[in-house]
Amino acid sequence: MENGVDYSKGEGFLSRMALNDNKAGMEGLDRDKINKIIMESSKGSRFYENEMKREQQVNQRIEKMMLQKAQITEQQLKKAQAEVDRMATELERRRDLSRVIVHVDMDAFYAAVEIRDCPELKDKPMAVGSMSMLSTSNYHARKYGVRAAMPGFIAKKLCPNLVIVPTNFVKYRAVSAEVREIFAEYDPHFQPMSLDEAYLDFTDHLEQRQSWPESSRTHRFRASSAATGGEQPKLPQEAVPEEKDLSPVLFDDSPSSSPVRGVRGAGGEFQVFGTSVEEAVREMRFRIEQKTMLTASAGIAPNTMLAKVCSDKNKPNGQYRLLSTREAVMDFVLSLPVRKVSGIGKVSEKMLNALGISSCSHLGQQMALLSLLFSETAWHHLMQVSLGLGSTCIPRHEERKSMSTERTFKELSKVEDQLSLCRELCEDLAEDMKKEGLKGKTVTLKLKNVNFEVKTRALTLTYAVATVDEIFAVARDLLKMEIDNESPKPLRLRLMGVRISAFVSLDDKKPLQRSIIGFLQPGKADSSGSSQGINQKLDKAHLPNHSFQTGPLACVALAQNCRRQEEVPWGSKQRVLEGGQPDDQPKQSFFQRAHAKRLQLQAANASVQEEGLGENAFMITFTDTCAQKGVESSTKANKSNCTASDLSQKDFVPPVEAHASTSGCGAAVSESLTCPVCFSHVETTDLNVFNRHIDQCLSDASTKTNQFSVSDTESDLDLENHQKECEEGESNGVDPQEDQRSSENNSLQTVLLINGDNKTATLSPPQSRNDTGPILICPVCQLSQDSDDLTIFNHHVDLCLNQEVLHELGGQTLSPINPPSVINSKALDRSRLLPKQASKGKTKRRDSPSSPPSKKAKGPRNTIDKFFR
DNA sequence: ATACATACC
DNA sequence: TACTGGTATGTAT
Repeated sequence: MENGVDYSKGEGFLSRMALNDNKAGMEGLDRDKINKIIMESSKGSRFYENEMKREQQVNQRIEKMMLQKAQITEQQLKKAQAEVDRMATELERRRDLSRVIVHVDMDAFYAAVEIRDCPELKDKPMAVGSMSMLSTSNYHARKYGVRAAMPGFIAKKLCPNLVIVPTNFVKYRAVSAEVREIFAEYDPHFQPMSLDEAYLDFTDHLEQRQSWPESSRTHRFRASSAATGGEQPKLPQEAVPEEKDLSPVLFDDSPSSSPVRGVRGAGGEFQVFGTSVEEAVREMRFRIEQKTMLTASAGIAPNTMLAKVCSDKNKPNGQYRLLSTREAVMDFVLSLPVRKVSGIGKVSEKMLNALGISSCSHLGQQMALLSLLFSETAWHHLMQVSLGLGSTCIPRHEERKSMSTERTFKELSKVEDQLSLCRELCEDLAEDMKKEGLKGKTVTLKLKNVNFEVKTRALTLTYAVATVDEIFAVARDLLKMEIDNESPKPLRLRLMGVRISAFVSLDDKKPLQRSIIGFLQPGKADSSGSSQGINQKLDKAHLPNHSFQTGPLACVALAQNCRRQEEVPWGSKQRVLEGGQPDDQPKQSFFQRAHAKRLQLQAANASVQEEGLGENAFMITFTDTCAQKGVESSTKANKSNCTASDLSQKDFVPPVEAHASTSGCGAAVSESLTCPVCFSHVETTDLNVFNRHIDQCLSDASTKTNQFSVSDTESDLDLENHQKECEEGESNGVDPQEDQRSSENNSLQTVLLINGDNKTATLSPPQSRNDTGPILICPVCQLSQDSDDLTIFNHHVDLCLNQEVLHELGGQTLSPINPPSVINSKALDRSRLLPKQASKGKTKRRDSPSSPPSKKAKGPRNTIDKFFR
């Protein structure tokens, strides 16, 4: 700083790009020079521009925070201070110094493994990863500023002699397993945080250890090591300071801190360890090294937060013990830079720095202010950090909450490529899901465009999925929605990912029942979820000092109203939800509300006769006025055909006389309508009357949704368009099966049964002359579906229902020419699944100028037709 | 529930 | 030429 620009904090520089010398092994390097090289390698790139943008967003957050700070009055501060003091007292009262927590961290793990297996690398600067990204580097390389999470091509500029070795996770996992075997001997409940680090609770081990005979504390040197001595591959030792533990393998004169010397016996060499914590940890590290030829560092402290910091203190190949006294802890913490604390990252550090806080001592001094500027979670965490508090137990390994796979690639702009990639990802994900026997209800698509802007799109189903087809059915539609939203511009992607979450437990796949089980067996069902919730509540009430897991202090409270939409190019066509209707109730689709209401009715012994359809089933009959097969298109021009909002009175005959489904004729509307909620027959053909009835039925749960009116004119136009499109489809060489259906299934009446429990759908047998198998027609979008697989069909219906909700929310502001794409995906589906010719034909037809504009093109549609509304 | 940001390795 | 991939969690809407 004194000899040049401070690249990490200077104005105009991206603190997020600067060299992060937080980690070990970066002492005494020329930061300015390194940062200059990093900058020159990055400047002007899309990545850099995006980083710039994000940095500005952070700066804005900070500005707002400072503004907020300026408005804080003395009185507010006083009051806050009182609360902070109260809490500090309470936290102090609960301080627990009785546990001995150890954090173990393998030194430059991947790099060390590679060096072990290729001794030529020993004295060279090397890193593991690729030209695009490095996972880790050895200590030689770190001297040049080469470190984890740095792209290899920049590292090469910093250190032209750098050797980059590709990652080999199979190997790392195997080594990790060996190390974990040792961990388990000291704490069977240890918690691995990654392949190379873990938290252990040594308390119990130490208690037992006191009575162990020396023989139990004696460990043998690796035989081959001992025999060949210096010839063995060495670990990176270049930066080992004097006071470090020195590996007996590498240095005969073991550190004097070790009270018991190694013993050379006839059968080899032994090392005896004492009964103290330090000795126990040293022993563990010794055993790790003997077993794997890799070194580890460790931190010993009364809680996890401190142990983590301590393990970094004497890295590599060292350990540090923080005594379990309040004085030692407070001393340690006072000089601790906030950035060293797990959970406080670049952004949090920057925000704190803006408030003049860089060490934990400042943290304690500014708690009152922080309590006013930061969220409760955030300042509570900071408060604990400032007092040197942290988790004093090793939490049982929690069940995984999500599983994902993502891939970065060279720009991908073609829809077909994007879709096939999406499918690949789903295949990979499904495979992983299968391995763990998981099923989840939420599918999330992640996209990153060539400008590094990331967005995610998620959909939660009412049931759990796991197979490729199931996941892809969702991911594909989410992707198409984005493609369509961006249309006619292509999505220029550099990354795509698929994640699945909201897992349901294996033993019961019915989420509804699961909650019941949870209710009946609180102890069991509480194990992970609820108990945590209870803990959190306790935290707020009593603030036990072990309650807080380290977590990011994520956001300044005043940043709440920050709107970023305008700044996001992606968002140019984003649905704007502010225009949605005032609605206190949770958003539910019609089906969901109907179903919920029906459950209510049943619970109240409404005793609805179901004609043997099973409970919670209701029946919808609707008429396929026009075979929908010709309708599909990926262009936004007519994708609107498929949204629930577009269902018109003529397109969609509402729950009509459920039992009349046997009629094969496409009778328009029956004389009476069956309410999907109460199942009574409403003697009317007037949909307004019918709607009023349904509203009545739904009234309890009913949200004050807008009463959108149906435009008959538009419905007519819609029908015309449908018919035109059908003809188009026929004359344009669509796939044969489709042609057959479109020509033969006009007026096919289909009955869909939806079972309230598991959403299985069944159809009446095909009424048409040619038995082409049952045709599944979505009751929401009314398009017949390609697949005969009911599961897949159900996915589709779910998507449509969800889309309906989206529309309901965003309908007012949703661009009429830019509706969701969820349903209109069949052409694209086929383009992937069918031979090239077929897809070509499709594409051609789709792009054909003779293709009639859909109803969307006819004019803005600013109402939402929710089923019968 | 969804989207996005932050964080960790 | 080239700036990851997997998971969790906090915040806002």
